[in-house]
Amino acid sequence: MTEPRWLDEREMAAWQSFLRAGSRIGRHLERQLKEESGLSHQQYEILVRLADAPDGELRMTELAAHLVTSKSGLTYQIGRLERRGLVRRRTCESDVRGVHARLTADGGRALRAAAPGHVAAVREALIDVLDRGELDQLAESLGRVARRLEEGEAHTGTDNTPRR
Amino acid sequence: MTEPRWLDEREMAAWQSFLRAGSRIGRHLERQLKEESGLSHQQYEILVRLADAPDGELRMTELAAHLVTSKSGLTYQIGRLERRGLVRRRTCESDVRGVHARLTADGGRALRAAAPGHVAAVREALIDVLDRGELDQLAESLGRVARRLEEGEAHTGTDNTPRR
DNA sequence: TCACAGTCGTTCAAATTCGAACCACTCATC
DNA sequence: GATGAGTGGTTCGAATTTGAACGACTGTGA
Repeated sequence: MTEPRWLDEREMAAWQSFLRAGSRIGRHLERQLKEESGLSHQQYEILVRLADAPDGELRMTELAAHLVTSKSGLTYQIGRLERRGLVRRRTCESDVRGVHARLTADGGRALRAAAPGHVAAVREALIDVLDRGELDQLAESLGRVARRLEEGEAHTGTDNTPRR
Repeated sequence: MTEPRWLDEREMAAWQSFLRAGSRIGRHLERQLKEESGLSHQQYEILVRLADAPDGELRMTELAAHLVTSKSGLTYQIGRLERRGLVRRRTCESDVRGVHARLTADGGRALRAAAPGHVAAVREALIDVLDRGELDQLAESLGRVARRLEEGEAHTGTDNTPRR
């Protein structure tokens, strides 16, 4: 194997900033949500996806594709949310294997209650720290990064791989 | 409470890209490291910090400040690495409470063995997807974001708060 | 219509993570 | 030098995460 192309100083700076920002923001949001709404960020995202879904419900697999969990992780979290009455499970009529998850009225309320604080935290941590141009640039750059990886995930053996 | 300032479309795009890129890259690296080197990203970072340390060793607290774990998480991972002989612990002579962590020869070898593949993965996932200008912009923007949050963490009750 | 490869979601055990409680110690003050 | 607030790291239990294995089912092609 030939000598690898190490990161030069500027590349390293970008990488480190990305890493640090990612983890700090993650912590920031996690704490805020847990404290003010008793939800994990993971759970909040699930509720959002369900609320945004066209029919108000989603198949487990679709849900997992949007989120960052493994299939089993999703099962766990949905179970948790169901126990709290925020989400309900329903077997899919066209495919008995399938399961629809749907927001309950309580779930909707919980989401509406949590949203303002969460958005404020996102603003505080990221959005309001950057100007318009920086935001657009970020969306453009990281959007490309995310898209590439999502495509590439199709053929790996990971548990919850979308495999579209 | 007044109506919160929701995110407009462009802000949302930036936020979503950031989230997705972060988690996808995390998974990407985690998998690559685990497969090719048997290390978690967390562990890899620990080894890097120790290797870069001026005296080849660091206090647990210093280490925790750089990384993203809680104090207890660090104790756990260092224990793990120690069991594998990659790291050694030594009580600090100036302060009996303190503990120095230091890379062993094996640890150095493990790091050198893991580094090329890891760097390649970072390039593939992030660095080589962006051009020079984008990289600099990213470093600038997210650097600011990270710095702000790190400052703000000083007075929160989190476990491993750096508290400098 | 009969395999049969692939899909869906769950279950399982193992690994990791976190915060709170804790113990031993240090340091500034009295 | 005693005292008390604060630090540094570990330990503990609970929550979460993951991949592998599983059981049930689907859809396709012979």
